[in-house]
Amino acid sequence: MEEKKITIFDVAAKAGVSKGTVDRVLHNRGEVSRRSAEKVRKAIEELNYEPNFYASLLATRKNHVIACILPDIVAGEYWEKIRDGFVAGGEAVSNLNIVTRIFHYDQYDADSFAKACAELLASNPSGVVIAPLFKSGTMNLVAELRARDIPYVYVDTKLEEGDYFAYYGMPMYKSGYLCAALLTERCREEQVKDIAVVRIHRDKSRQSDPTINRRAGFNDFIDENFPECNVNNVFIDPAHPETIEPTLEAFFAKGPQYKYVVMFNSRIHLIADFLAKHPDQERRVIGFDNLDANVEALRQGSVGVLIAQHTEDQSRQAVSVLADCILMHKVPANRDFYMHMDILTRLNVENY
Amino acid sequence: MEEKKITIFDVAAKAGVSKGTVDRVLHNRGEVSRRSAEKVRKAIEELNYEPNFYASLLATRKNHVIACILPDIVAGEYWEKIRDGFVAGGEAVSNLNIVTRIFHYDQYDADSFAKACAELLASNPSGVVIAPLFKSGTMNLVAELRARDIPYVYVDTKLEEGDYFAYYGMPMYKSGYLCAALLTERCREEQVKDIAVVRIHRDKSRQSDPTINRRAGFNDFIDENFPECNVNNVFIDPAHPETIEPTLEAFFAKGPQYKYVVMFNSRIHLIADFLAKHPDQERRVIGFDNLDANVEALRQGSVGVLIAQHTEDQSRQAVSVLADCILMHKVPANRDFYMHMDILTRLNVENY
DNA sequence: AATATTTCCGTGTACGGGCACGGAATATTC
DNA sequence: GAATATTCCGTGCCCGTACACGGAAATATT
Repeated sequence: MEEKKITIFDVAAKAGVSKGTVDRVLHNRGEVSRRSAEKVRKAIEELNYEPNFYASLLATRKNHVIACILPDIVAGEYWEKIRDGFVAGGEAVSNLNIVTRIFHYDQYDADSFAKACAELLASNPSGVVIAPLFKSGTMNLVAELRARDIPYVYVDTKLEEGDYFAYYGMPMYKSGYLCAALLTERCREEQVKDIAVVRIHRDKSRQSDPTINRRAGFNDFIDENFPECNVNNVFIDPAHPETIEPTLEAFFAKGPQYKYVVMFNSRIHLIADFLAKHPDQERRVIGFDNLDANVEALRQGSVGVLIAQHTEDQSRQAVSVLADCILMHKVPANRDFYMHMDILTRLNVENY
Repeated sequence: MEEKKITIFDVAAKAGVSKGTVDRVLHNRGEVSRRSAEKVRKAIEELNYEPNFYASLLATRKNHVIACILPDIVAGEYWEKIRDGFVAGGEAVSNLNIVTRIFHYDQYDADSFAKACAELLASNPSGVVIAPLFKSGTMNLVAELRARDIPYVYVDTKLEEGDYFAYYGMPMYKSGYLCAALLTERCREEQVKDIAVVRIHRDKSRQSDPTINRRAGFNDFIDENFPECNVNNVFIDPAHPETIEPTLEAFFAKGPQYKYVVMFNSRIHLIADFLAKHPDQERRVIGFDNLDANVEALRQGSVGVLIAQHTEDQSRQAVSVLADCILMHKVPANRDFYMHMDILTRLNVENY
C-alpha cells in the first residue's frame, strides 16, 4: 500500500549514473552511450519506475498541441456535438500543459480539406483527431502524420488502414438493424407492407453516403423478417428548404398509407413539421441522433424514437486517449471504440 | 492566452508578507493576524490567484481518504456495480494523493451498519460516499460527518435532509412510469387486462422497500392509461431459491394468462429460467438493471427489455466530485444527479 | 604530440507550493 | 521591569522532474 515511490534518483543510483542521464534516456534526448542507456533501461525496468506525473508537469514548460480537423459547424447539427466534445475534452486536459486547436473545412470542398490539413500540420501537433469525409485527402494527411510519428484518432468514420491510434464511432450496420427492429417491433408480418425512407438528395460524384451501412443493416432486417415489405425512398434537398414540404406532400399523397417512416441521418427534424401537420396515431417514426431539434420533435410526438449516442463522447474520449498517449505513453487495450446505441423516447429523453 | 501564472510569491509580495503567511491563510492554518490575513485575501482576490494544482500535489505528503460505505457484495448483483464504480473512481484519482477505502455492512443488520460507520469514521476520511439502507443509522452517520465538516455524497438513495454534498441515483418514479409505458406500448386499452408483478418477499419490520416509488410510477401510468387493468403481485423469496419455481408455477397456473410480467428490482434474472421453460411469443417481460445475469436473460429472449443505467457511474462520479471538492474546493452546480434511463434490448445491449 | 571535435554525462537551478522550525514582536505574569 | 508565555510570521528545505550548462573523456585532426 504505502510503497516508497521510486524517483529518478533511485534509478540513477541503481544504474550508476546521474539523474541527468536517466532523464535523457527517458525522453530519448540522445547524448547517452549505448552502455549507459542499457543500464538505465534495465534499472527502470527492475525498479518499476514511473515518473511522477505532476513533477513532470511542474517542471516542463512546453505546451503540447492536440489538433482536430472537422467540417464547418452548423448550429444544432451533428458536427457541433463533435466539436463540443472536443472542446470539453480540451478543457479537461488544459491543466496538463495541453492546448487544443480546431481546423475546419467545407465538407463539399476537397481543396478546403487539403488547406485545413496544411494548417493543422503547421500547428505542429502532438496528436490529431480526424473526422474524415474525403478519403484521398485523409490518406495524404495520415501519411504525413505517420511520417512524423504523430498519433491520430478517427471519430465518426474511420479509414480502413492499419495505423490509426484509435477510432470512436457508432456501429452503423447494427444501428440500421436496430432501427428496423424497433420500427416493426411487436408487429406481425402482414402488418408491415410499406416503409417510407426519407433521404437526402446529394451529388454522388462528390461524396459517398455516410449512412450506407446503416441502410444495409436496415434492409437486411426487413428482408429477413418482412420479405414482402416495400421500402420506398423519397429524396429531399436541405439546400432548398422550401421544396421539402411539397416533395413530401407529393410522395405521401400518391403512395400507400405509410405507417413507418425512417431517416438514416441525423436530420429527422427536417420532416418533423410535415409529420406534425399530418398526424397519425398509428404511425411509427424513427430517426437518429439527439440533436436539439430532433429531441424537440420527440417531445412533441412527431417522432417516436431516436436512436442516439453520446456523440460528444467520441471526440471527448479521443482527446483523452491522445493526452494519455502523449503524456504517459499509454496505449488503449483495443483501439476501436463503438458507442452504445441509446433508444430515446419521449419518456426517457430527459436526463440524456 | 499566455498569461503569466500568478504564484504564491506574487501574492506575498503584493500583500507585503512572506509566502509562509500566504500559505497559512490559504489553508486556514491560523497563526495569522487579522490584519495580515485581510491583506492576503485582498491580494489573492485582486491578482485572481489560484494555486498551482500540481505543485501542491507534489509538495504535499498527506494522503486524503475517500471512504465508501455500502452493503456486502454478492457477485453479479447490484451493489457490485456500485463497488466497481467506486474502485474505478478511486483509480482515477489515485495519482492525486487520494486513497479510497470501502466499508461493508450487512444489509439485514442495523448493528453491522453502525459498526461499519464507526470504522469509517476512524479512517478519518476527507469525503464519504454513502449507499444508505438504514435511515436512522444513516442519520447518525451524517450528523457526525456534518459535525466534522466532512462532505458526503449519497448514491442510489438519498435521505431527505439538507446537507449532503451531492446525490447520484435513478429517478425511481419515472423509471416505473417508463416501464409501464414500454410494457404496454403500441397496445390498445382492451388488450391489457392483467399484469404480473413479481416481488421480493421481505420482512417489512426491517427494511423499507427501495422500489416503492418505482411501483408508484408504474401504477400511475397503468391507472391513467389502462384503468381496467389488474395488477397482480406474486412474492418470491430469494433466501429460499428452491421455492421460487413452485411459487411462480402456482401463480401463473391459476391466474389468467399473463402477457405482461414485470419486476421492479434488479432481480429479473431470478425468474428467467422459469420464463424460459414456459415460452410465450406474445409475452412482454421487463426488468431493471444490466446485471450480467439479466443481460444473459435478455440475450436468451426470456426478458424483452431491461431499463438500465450506468450504475457504476453513480459511485465513480461520486468519487470524482468529492476529489474536486477536497482538492480544489469545487462545488457542483446542482447537487442532484439523475442517471439516464437506458432502454436495453437484445439488439442494443452489446456496447453498453 | 598537441590541438580540435565530438560524445557523453554530472551539476545546478527552476518549477510552485507545503510545512517545520525558530525568531521577533507583543501580551501576560509576578 | 524582568521573566515568561503567546501570537505572529519569515526562512529554508523538500517534493520529483526538465533542461541548460559546462566539464571530462574519447576520438579525430593536424
